[in-house]
Order: sequence, then C-alpha cells, then structure tokens
Amino acid sequence: MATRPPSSLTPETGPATERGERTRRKLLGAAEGEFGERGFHHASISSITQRAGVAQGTFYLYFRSKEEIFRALVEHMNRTMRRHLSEAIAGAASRAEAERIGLEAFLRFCREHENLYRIVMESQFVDPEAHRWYFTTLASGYAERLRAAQGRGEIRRGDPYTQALALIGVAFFMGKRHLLWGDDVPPLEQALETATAFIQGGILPPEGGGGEGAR
Amino acid sequence: MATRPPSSLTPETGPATERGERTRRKLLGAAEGEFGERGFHHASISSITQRAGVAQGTFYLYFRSKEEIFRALVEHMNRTMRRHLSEAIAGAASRAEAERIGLEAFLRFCREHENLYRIVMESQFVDPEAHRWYFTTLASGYAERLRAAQGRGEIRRGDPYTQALALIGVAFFMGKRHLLWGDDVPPLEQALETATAFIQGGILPPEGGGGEGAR
Amino acid sequence: MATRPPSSLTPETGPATERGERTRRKLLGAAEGEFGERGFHHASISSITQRAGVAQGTFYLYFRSKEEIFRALVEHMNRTMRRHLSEAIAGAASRAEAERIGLEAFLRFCREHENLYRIVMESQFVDPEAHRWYFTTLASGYAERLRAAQGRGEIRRGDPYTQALALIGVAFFMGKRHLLWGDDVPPLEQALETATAFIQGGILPPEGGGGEGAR
Amino acid sequence: MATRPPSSLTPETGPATERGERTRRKLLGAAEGEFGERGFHHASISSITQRAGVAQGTFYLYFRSKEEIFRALVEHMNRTMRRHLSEAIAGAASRAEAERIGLEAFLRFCREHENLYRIVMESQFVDPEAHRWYFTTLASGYAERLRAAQGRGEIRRGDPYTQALALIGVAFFMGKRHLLWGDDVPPLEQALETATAFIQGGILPPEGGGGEGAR
DNA sequence: AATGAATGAGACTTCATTCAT
DNA sequence: CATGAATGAAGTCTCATTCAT
Repeated sequence: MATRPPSSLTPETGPATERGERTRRKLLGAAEGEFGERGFHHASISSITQRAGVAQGTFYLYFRSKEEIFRALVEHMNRTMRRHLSEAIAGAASRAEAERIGLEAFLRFCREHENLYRIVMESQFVDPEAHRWYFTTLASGYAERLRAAQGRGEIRRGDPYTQALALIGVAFFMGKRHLLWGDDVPPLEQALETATAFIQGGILPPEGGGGEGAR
Repeated sequence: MATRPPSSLTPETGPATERGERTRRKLLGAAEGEFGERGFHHASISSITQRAGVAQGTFYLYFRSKEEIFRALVEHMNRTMRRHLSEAIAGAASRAEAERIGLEAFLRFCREHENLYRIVMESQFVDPEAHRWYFTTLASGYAERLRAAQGRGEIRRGDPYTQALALIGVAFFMGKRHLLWGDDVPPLEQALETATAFIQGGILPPEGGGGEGAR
Repeated sequence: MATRPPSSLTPETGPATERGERTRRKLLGAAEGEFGERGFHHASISSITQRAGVAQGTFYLYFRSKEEIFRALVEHMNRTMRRHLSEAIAGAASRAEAERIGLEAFLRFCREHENLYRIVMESQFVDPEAHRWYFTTLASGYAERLRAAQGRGEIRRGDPYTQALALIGVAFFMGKRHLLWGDDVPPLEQALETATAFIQGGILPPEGGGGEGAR
Repeated sequence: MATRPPSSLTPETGPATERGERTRRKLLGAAEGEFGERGFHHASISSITQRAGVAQGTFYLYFRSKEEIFRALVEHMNRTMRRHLSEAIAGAASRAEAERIGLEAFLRFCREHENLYRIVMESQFVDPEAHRWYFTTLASGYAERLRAAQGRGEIRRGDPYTQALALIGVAFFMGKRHLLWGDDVPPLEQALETATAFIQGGILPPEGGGGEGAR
C-alpha cells in the first residue's frame, strides 16, 4: 500500500529563490481556484496565470504541465487535510469521540476549502495514481489508529483498513449532500447526529462484549 | 428531492424505427466503453462512432451532444442498477440481511459492469445535475426502505436519508479499493465481513432497545 | 540499401473519395510552395491551409503532422524526378551522352520546379530517414545503369555506387550556384560544358584501356 | 564573388577581457554541440547556455541572437577547414596528388568534427547568406589553385570555378554516405579509390594533350 | 560581467459539430 | 436514415529575448 507519493509525483521544476517561491505559491493558489470552480478540463492555463497575475510562459517555469500542477495540488491538500484532522481529534477521549469530532471537522474544513473536496474527487479522473495515493495515505493513517483502538478494546474487531475506508466513505458522501447539493437539506447538526450514531454503532464493540481485547 | 430526471434529461432525439432503435443502442454501448475506459474528456465522438460502426454524422441523429449521450448513459445505469439491487434483496428476511446481500450484490454487479462505476462517479464533473439525480434517486428509494424498517423497529432510528447516504458511501468507497485499485487487496470476502459488521452495527438498533418505536 | 520507403513512410491517413483526393492534392501543392519558399520551420500549417483554401482542421484529415506532409512531398518528388530523368536519357546513345543530357535535364527540371531542390536538401534536417531514402534510391538506380555500362566497357571500372554518388554530387552542387545563387553567374551553357567534360573525364575509361572488359 | 564575410557577418558584441573571451569560447563550443546534434531549430539557447555552464542572460552579452551565433560558427568552421586542408595538401607534388590527399583529408577531418559537416549544410536553411559565403569562399580559393594548375598544363582546361564546385560536390556527397549513413557502407579506402579515379579522370587533361599550356 | 526570473507571441493539434450528398 | 468531408474555435506548450538585480 503506497503511503508515499509515487516517484512520478513531486518532481516539479522551478526556481528556488525567494521571488520564485512566491510565484509558485501564487500559481498554486490560482490553480486551486480554477480547478475547484470550473473543473480540470474547463480550467485553462491562461486563466490560471491570469488569476496569478503572471504571464502564460511563467507557468511552465514551475510546472511541466496542467496535470502536474493538479497533482501538486492534490498532494498539498493531502498534507493540509491530514494535519488539520490530526489536530482536531488530538484531544479526543476515546475513539468514538474522535470519530464524532473528526467527521464534523472534516465537513467544516471542506466547507471552508470548497475546492479541496471537488479537486480530490476529480483527481480520480485526472490522475488516478494521485487519487489512489491520496486515499491510500489517508486510510492507512486512519487504519493505524483504528488498529490501536481495537487493541485497547475500544472498537469492534475487523480489518481496520476496511473500517477506515468505510468511515471515509460515509464522510465523503455526506459531503456530497452538504457541500455540493446544499439546497433543501436538513441542517448539518441533525445529519451529524444520525451519522455519528451510525458510525459509532458501526465501530463500537457489540454490547455483549467482544471488543474487550478478548477474542 | 428530485426523484425524476429533471426536464432537461431524457429528451434525446432520434428515429423510432426498428433499425433506428438498433443504431441507438449500438451508440450507447460504444459510448459506455469509451467513457468507461478513457473518461469523458479523452473519449471522442469519432471513437464512439467507430466502435459503433456508424458514420460520425449519424451520432447527431440520436444525441444532440456529447454531454447528452453521457447523461443518457447515467440514466440508463441508474435504472439498471436499481433494478438489479431490488431483485437481489427481494427475498431478504430482514433489513440487516438485505444490507449484507445488497452490498455484495453491488460490488459484484460493478465488477461485471466495470464502466458503470466510473461513469457514475465521473458524472459529478461532467453533468452535476445528472450525478445528483443519480444518487438522490438511489438514496430516496433506499431511505424509503430504511424508514419502513425503522417503523418496524428493525433498525436504529435517525434520518433515513442520511443513513442511506452513509450506506451508499460505504459501498462506493469499498468499490474504490476492490474495483479500481484491486492489486494487493485482501479477498473480497474478508472485507465484506468487516464491512457488513460495520454496517449492521451502524444501523441495527442499540441492544438495549430503542428501535422499537419507543423513545 | 533501402530502396523502398521505410515502413514509417507512406501511411498517410485521409478520405479516399473523389473530393478527398482533390483536397489532398491541394494540400500537397500548397505545402510545396510554403516549404519551398519559406523553409520547413518558417512554414506554418495555417499558411498551408490558407493557400490550399481549406480550414486548418482539414489538414489533419490528410496528414498526421507537419512532418508527415513534408515526407510525402519528398517521396512525391523522388518519383517525379526519377521519372523525368529516365525519360530524358531514354534515347541516349552512350553512357557519356546520357550523362550530359541527364545533367542538363536535371538542372532545367530543378529550375522549373524551384521548390523541389530546396525541399530535398532541407529534408536532411527535417527527416533524415526520408532524405537518405531519397538519395539512396536515386543512387541505386543510377548505379545500376553505371554497372551495366561498366560491363559494356563504356565507362571506367570502380564501385558504381560511389560513381553515382559523385555524379549526383556534381549535379547538386552545380545546382547551388545556378539555382540558388544565380546572380552574377556565367551562363548555364558554359558551366555545363565544363561540367560535362569533368564528368566524362571522370567516368570514361582511361584512353589506354582499362575498360578492357570490352571495347 | 564575395570572398569576405558580408558586412552583416562578424559584428558580434561581447567583452574583450580575458574572462570574457573564455566565456565566448565556451558558448561557441556548446553551440556547436547543440546545433550539430539537434539541428538549428531543435537546439535551444537554454540548452546551449546550460552546456556552457553560464546563465541564460549571459548569452546575449556575446551574441545578439540565435542566428548570430550560428553564423559565427559557420565562419569559424570555414577558417578551420580551409586552414586544415591547405596544410594537408601543402606538400603535394601535383594537382592530381593534391586532390587525392585533399579528399581524404576532408573526409577524415569531417569525421573528427562531426558537427561541422551538418552545420555547414544546414546553414543553407538558416542563413543562406552565410552558406553561400562559406562555399563561395571555399570554391574561390580552390578555383585559384585550379586555374594555376591549368596554366601549368597539369589539368584539363575549363571554368575553374565550375571544376572547384564539382570537386566540392563530390566530396560532400561522399560525406553523406560515409559520415551520415555510415551503416552498411564499404570501407572508406575502397570508395576513396573509386572517387579518386573519378576525380582525376575528371580533371586530368585528356591523354592526347590539350592541357599542354596551349591556348 | 553575470544572473535567472519573467515575458508573450506563436505554433501545432484536437475535436465537437455542421452540412451537402 | 446514413454518410463523412469540412469546419474553426480553443487550448497547451515552447522558446527567443528582456530586464531588474
């Protein structure tokens, strides 16, 4: 399970001076806006550079292609989101609580970074490798925590990776409704409650025991 | 919650003769292959018509645009998948059993119709309206059943639509792993077991009761 | 010694109808003008299509790239020139006479087909494979004739292929002066006389014999 | 007949210090490699400066444009080759011997300076003026020698410039085969023998006399 | 004397769509 | 009902050249 960007990732070109670094960041920011709002294929390099306030040619000083900046974005988002979630659940008393907090943090975070959600999902069709890496990475870290919680008898036994993926699936599909279709949708709070109950039922050990480190 | 194709859907053009019907189906089949294998944007009308064995111009006798045939495909898949799943769970003794059977049926079905999965997911970026309709439709029907089961005390109370979406999310994210990344993945059976436990834990009423119409 | 277009040559795409054939010829004609006048790299597809009176996209119905039409042109010119020269020397009484006639025919032909000369020479830098094929082909046919003449004792013995190449070299370098730099140049006739003397001295058997296979 | 670089040639810019001179030479060397290996149009200033180990901007301190450095290269090669050939034939006892030695020296020299041959030929399409100057210069010097030899009755009478061009043509076309296509080619020695016979037959006075100082 | 980031014009190529047959 | 040649807009990318440091 690859937990590191495939060697094909990361190798962007580009100046390394102070000024260069600034330009690079401007491009990434502009690209996030474009890709998020218009989607990969409707986005054009020229809009990106316009947004960034640089000439078209400048783009290619930093990224070899449209695909490459997209990939860089996906990697960036992976790091950002994981850091954010880690911090959010840092103080959780139990795995169950971590789940509740984590789900809410995820949805709030996505709401504030509208483009992130869309870009990550679209990556499946733009750069499947990066997409896979994104989720594989996320799920692996997640699974690690679940495995530990299983060890402590806090949650139901089972393949932790599958559990992680299931939890991620719940979060992302709730995202569809609340981030994408958010018209006539019940308030987030109510959905969170139901979802949390679902999740906790899904991972908490069956009442009768079975999660108690036993087996 | 739209449960019917928005008026913008469905209105394909096209002859109604016997021969015409055949051509139309050939085009849809070819499009499914192209879109599934190369993605919407890399697919070209000319490849589709080639695959279908008709001239390029013929395409526009049946569909007004590339987007339109894509949408038609999404609708077709919606019908197909729902029918298939209904039949699969028809004989289930309980909601819990229906879930187990349904999840497995879903994954097996997608495996046999490789392109379906991809096309449905990509529709988010090609025709968000159709995408939304696809899942909204699916979730509504699903929610209906869950609501009934709640009424019978078979499952945990809560917003059935949210439950439905969560269940769909679990299924689709398992699909990512087992349909898309299927390299070094544990056998489907094992994952199904964990996932089923997760799902059933997630929807079954808490042991102490509480699903029984009570509360 | 490849005497047939390498498999990479010849495979142009393109409609095969009557109208298609006409368009194709228009494109080839336009390309010849462009390449001849402005050189391969300064020529642009758009000028070519403009000259031909078709839309830009039409170009790619017939040729896969700028390189491909260039190659097609080189092949076409190879056929044209060889046919012309064959016909010109058909009635020559001896090899020596054939050379004289051939050289003159070559120069006159190039003068009437200004672009041909330039395109063939430039092919060395655009498509070395085609360039090689052009001259290899030309030299092989030529060498065949020389070998036969050697057999008849009409000309000096020696590697006929080398002789052929030398003769071609003389012709092409005379072309430089008389076709390309033709400003303050002595009349063609005078140069032809010197060149013919040179060539005939070069190939005729040494007086004392040496072509002794015959005579 | 221009025997001196047209005023448009030669006027490169550039510092005159010790260090500056070194940089200039590094650039010329790098350009020779690039132009020789990839051709004028595929060569890029940035590769040239990279090879030379200087920054891109530095290039324009020494040459006003890509064309200018190319021209400088052609001029340089002209000087180099002429000097080399002069020296090679210096001790030749007769014009005939000089030709034999000269042809061989030419081919050996080109083999050791692979790029020279290609660059000189390509100059026709990059800077026709420089190309013409290159050959005009070469042919004029050559013709001078031939004229003298005619005077001494050593060689056949005729326009010496045409003779010179013919001889150059033979050499350059032998170069095509032995420098460019050198795969399945007979050993250089054998070709040299045939070519020498050809050349000497071509220029030596007809046996019966005619070169005897008469006229 | 040198640097190297930035520029921006321009080229090739693709492809959804139209239309005369 | 079908054909397939033609269209032309749009987009990615390259690269010679400039300029502030």
